Amino acid sequence: MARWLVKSEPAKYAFADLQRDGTTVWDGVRNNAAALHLKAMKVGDEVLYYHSQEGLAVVGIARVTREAFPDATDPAGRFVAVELAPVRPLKQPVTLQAMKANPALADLAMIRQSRLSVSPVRDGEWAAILQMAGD
DNA sequence: GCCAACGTTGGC
DNA sequence: GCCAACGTTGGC
Repeated sequence: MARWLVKSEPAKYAFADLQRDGTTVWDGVRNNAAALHLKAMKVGDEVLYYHSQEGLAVVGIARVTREAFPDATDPAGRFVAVELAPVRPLKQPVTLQAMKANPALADLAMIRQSRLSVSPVRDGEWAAILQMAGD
């Protein structure tokens, strides 16, 4: 099972919104590298949910409930979307600052390429982040 | 609000 | 097909 990290601006769609909605279509990704990651997602894959712009922290865990399908919001039909459902919030948010300070996360894709909105998380990185969250 | 990173567009 | 200009994202 693969693991991922997605970013969302909480003012637009926060983890609490996902909890309220039960599932959401993760569309609007218009970046090829991010789209490749979306296409690689499988049902059951786990996803860290990161708040960008405000909060600047991983706040919860979500799960892939539907694999890549055409993004209805893309008129050109080139990009894909997936469907996500909430799993649980982290006990404590893990801030970007804390992640940057952890040598175990030096290679984390979202740190190395900060603008990537969907990125892979390795097993060791996943474990490190959950440990920091007290989970 | 600024700026760095980086992807995309368009002229040549 | 190159590359400069431009737009967007996201941290600070």
